[in-house]
Amino acid sequence: MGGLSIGELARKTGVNIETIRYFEKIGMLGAPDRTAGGQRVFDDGHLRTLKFIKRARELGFAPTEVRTLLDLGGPAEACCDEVRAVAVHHLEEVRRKIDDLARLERHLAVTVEQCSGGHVPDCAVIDMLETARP
Amino acid sequence: MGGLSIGELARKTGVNIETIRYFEKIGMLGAPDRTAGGQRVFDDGHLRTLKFIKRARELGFAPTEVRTLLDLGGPAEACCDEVRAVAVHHLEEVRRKIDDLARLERHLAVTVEQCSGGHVPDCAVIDMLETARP
DNA sequence: TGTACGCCCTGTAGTAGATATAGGTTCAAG
DNA sequence: CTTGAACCTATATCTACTACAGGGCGTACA
Repeated sequence: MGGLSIGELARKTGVNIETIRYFEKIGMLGAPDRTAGGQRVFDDGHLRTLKFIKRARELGFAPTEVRTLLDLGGPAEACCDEVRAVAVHHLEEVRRKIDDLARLERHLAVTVEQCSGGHVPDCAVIDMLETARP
Repeated sequence: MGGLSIGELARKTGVNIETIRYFEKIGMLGAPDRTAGGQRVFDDGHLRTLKFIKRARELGFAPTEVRTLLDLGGPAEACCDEVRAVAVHHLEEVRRKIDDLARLERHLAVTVEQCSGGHVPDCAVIDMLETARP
């Protein structure tokens, strides 16, 4: 019971079949059993792990971070400070990225505002792009 | 006067030598003159364009957007509505990205807060990662 | 039992956007 | 005229996948 073909696993997780085989190849997902004919048979553990990987990627965790989380026990084991540390580190990066984008947003908004006319020889956007950062 | 070797151009722009050759190969940067021996000789136009490319990439413009900006005249020509349109589109994407990241930031922050202890069997971070998005 | 058809298999190649390497040539200083 | 840094081309590598090609497996139906 509970045996899943690669296609069923793909449908249940929304992960591409090719990507599942890729995850297995790079060791992100454990090698499943095989039928006598050589076809993969996945179990619930694979399903959980694959959902975990997908969710973590959606939340912006880098592939290396996902791997770290999986190595720390992944969806099967208990929480620990290390898992939290990865999440905190990720959170810090997200905040840094937000700050960067906010600065860029203001810069772009002001620039576009200035260049709101038609065909002016002096273009604020081009100026912005030509001005090297100090 | 003003002839630059690829190494000088790299030093002046901070762009990798290999990357400069790559930009030339994909048509992002025009093919420069050559010495009798076949070595590249760049001029001020190349310098301007390369700085422009670098700056635009730093500001988060995608390679295709940079190419569009260059096709619209790049650093040599006058501004026009099209340049502004590219910038506005980019601005919208930046804003969307900021919103996404802000949501993620709150989610992560709350989760990490809940999982602030030691080795608890129920981990908020793991829970978050295991909970599929509706 | 046969056969038809969808699903699955491996292996290779491709993508973007660079970066790195190998093996050979050119330039400029001494 | 020699030395050595900088340069040349072409090919390979990287990440994180995706997309074939050419064949094998499994099951439903007659």
